[in-house]
Amino acid sequence: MINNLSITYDPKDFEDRIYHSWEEKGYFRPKVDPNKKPYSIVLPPPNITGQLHMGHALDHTLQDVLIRWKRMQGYETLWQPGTDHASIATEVKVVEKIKEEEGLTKQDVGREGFLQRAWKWKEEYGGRIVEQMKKLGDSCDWSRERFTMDQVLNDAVIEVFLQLYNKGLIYRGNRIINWCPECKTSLSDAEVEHEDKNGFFWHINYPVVGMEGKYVEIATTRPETMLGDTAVAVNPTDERYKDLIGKTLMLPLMNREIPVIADDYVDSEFGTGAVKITPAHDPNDFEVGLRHNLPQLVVMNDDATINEKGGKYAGLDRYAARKEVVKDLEELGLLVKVKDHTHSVGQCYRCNTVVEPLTSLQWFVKMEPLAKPAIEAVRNGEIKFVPERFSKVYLHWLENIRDWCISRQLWWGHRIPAYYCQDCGEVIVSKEAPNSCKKCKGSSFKQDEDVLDTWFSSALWPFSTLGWPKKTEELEYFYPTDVLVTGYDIIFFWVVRMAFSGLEFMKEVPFKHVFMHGIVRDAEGRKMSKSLGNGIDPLEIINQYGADALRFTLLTGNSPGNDMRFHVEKLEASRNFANKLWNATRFVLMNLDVDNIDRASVEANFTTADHWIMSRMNQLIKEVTENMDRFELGLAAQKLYDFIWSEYCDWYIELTKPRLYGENQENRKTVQYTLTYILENILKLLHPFMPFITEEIWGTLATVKGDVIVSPWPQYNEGEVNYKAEEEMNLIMGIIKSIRNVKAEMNVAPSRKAKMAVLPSKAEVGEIIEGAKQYFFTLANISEIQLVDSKEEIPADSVSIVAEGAEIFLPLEDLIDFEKEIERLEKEKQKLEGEIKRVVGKLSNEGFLKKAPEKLIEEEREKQTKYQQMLDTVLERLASLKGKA
RNA sequence: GGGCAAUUAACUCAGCUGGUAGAGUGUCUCCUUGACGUGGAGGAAGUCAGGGGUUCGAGUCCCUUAUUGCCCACCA
Repeated sequence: MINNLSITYDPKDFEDRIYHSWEEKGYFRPKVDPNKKPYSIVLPPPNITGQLHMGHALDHTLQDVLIRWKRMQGYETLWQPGTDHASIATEVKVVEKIKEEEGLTKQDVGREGFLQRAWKWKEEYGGRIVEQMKKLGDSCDWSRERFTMDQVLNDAVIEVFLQLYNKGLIYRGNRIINWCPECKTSLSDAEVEHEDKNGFFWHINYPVVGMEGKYVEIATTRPETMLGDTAVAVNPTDERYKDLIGKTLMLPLMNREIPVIADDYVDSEFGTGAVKITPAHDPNDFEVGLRHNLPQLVVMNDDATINEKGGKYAGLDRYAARKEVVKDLEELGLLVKVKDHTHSVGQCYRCNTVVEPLTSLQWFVKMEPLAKPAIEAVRNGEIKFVPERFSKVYLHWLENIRDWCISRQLWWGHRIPAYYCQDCGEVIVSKEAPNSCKKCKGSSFKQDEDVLDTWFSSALWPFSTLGWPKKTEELEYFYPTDVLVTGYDIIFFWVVRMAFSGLEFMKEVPFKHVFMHGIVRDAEGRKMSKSLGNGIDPLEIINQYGADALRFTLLTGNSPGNDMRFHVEKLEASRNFANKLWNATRFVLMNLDVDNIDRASVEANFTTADHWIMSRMNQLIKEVTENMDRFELGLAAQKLYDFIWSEYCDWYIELTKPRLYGENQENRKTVQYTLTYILENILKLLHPFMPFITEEIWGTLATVKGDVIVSPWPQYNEGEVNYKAEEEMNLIMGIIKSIRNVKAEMNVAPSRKAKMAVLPSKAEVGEIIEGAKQYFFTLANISEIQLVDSKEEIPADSVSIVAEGAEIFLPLEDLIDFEKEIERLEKEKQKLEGEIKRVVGKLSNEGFLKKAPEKLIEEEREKQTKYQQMLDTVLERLASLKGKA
């Protein structure tokens, strides 16, 4: 069965068909097979709100390459897919939709109504991205697709919460948190983005009680928070304020008395050396407040307007209040000065609203005990980052970690399993609502209104998707996963949290490697974003260029962990590469007239060219595999590109033509064998990178069985490596190139046939050239080759080429331009002189001779004689030409 | 204030453990050769950011400076 391929490569013809056939045949579904080694990757679950973007395309391509490669290597490979409920992101979208379609708010529809609509939203849109992933070729086990709010995963979340709570690692407390007034929820530290902004430093005088005319000058960037001041702090060693410690100040505007306290936290050098303390609205002040037992006065509502504690400013938005406060202080003559000041402002990572630090009753995870093993796992190499440098980022974060605020004032997510006794207020943490209060025996309970941080559930992803807390056989078999592939922007949110969760609940790291990639930027290097409108839709690209071209583009030309720019030109190059392979296959198919050729029947007939390509093939197998082992996927892809295009297509295929078109059937058969053999191996090696085209082409080969996706990864065979054949071919190819080059430089039409005389300085070189004469005829347009043993026999008006071990003459008679030829040889001379100078320099260096490896010195010596000989030939030739010109 | 990248041909980027600088695109010249013009052949193009150092030998290791970008940080 020999199929024909269409003249032009059009991925649309087959990509979907191929994908469906893979799926139908169940190739993506591993079995738990104790006789085989497992290899597993969990997909970073995309948000259900998301559409596939270039970031996913890159992330998924890397994973798919690894999975396909390992599958071919014979592992039971699981690529575990799924989606994330993305608490805030989804809630915002659903709220928008309700407003748009029904004109109602979240409160209008109520919790139940809201959740109903959110689930409906999930059913409708949550699957979009999965369909898009299939277009890319992702070979996930879709039968195991999970969602972070599935029953099983939900059970895992509750179980984790209970265990941590019972261990005292989850607690509820009134602590300072980041509050987003827009999303109206608390945020973890990781969810706050800091940005330097221009602002002001307001210097304000606080009058000292009982000392008329005496003030303490403080400086602040957020004057409105003074409404909640409960002290002013100075450094205990600060001479300026020593006498005031313990005295009382009158808080302006509020007319409340507050103490002057001493605390090391205050830097005397900074500002005025006196700091207003607002424990309820600043993380540092909070700490100071705890140390000095200061009251916490929250002066804001959840929408960042001033509350009733803010006196006359109640009801004003925080920024309006700021203006008023400043204005009033000025009127009172208490505003000393205003200075420009840039400071970092925290913003919500979802809506960019400036976050307000405030104290609030929330749930927290105590981080220190959990962080320790996670730090250790990276230090001792159980978890390895690729590239290694990211382990620093990871460690630094964990070493300075603070407790994790996990409660969110949202509805979409895992509801906190805490119940409050309506009679005595007792908190009971349990899977289900309790029947009676263990303290007062009351029977009326209310569940905590809050849900958990969305990252709480994703932290469990590597084991919750495998069925934990049940001890499933999949969990046993596939955990820990082999590698986590994700962007460096998600280390804190996710990588860190999976690491400590895995270690806490599975007592084992969740992954052995963390393979980090960067961001896909637009052609100008800007981040792709909705607001800039510079996003490139992978689906459109796939539609236009094919998934294989997109994948190849994302894989090549960048190194792990670095950002990359997306250029259409590169995409075209990838597509052209696919087209090249497509047409090379067409060539092979066209010239194939026997279905199955036994290697033993042709091997004796192998020529140098055959040995050469076999040798190169095997070295390619070795190198590509080694690159893959080191996660150097881009290098591997680049090597495949070079081999296929330059060595297989440009040279080998051309070299086979004389034999293929010749009369000798044995030669034909031999070449047919090698052509297909190499092609098969190419398809295998390239399959992880370009799965569709390789599978499509594979299907047209009569020599293979089954599908390339499950074919065994090629094995390096040292016996096929043949350096002699490589050297000979390099010589032949080098001379052919020189002939072409000479013709081009002498303005001789390439099609013009030329005779060629060879004067070998080494006998074997003459034999090699003689043996390869067919190649010179077809690839260099030589009409006749004559071996000579002296210059006498060579026509005077010849162009000469100096090769290693031989001088080649092309009598071009009428066409020869002596001036030009001299010029060309002068260049040649200069080049050789340069080389000799370098080699001689090295060899006359005593240090080099003493310390460099023997092998290298030997090589340099050989080069010296070689170049010297070539130079002599060139000089001789020049002398004789100059005599004529 | 710390930390991390990047700086290589006109452009975008590779370059593993130190041993004569590579690719793609662009550019120039030529080619309707029976796989492919989404092609073929040939060419030009780089004091590897600057300065030190280690070494027989540095794009590659160390120090330093500059520029750019990113991350982290409670200096009000």
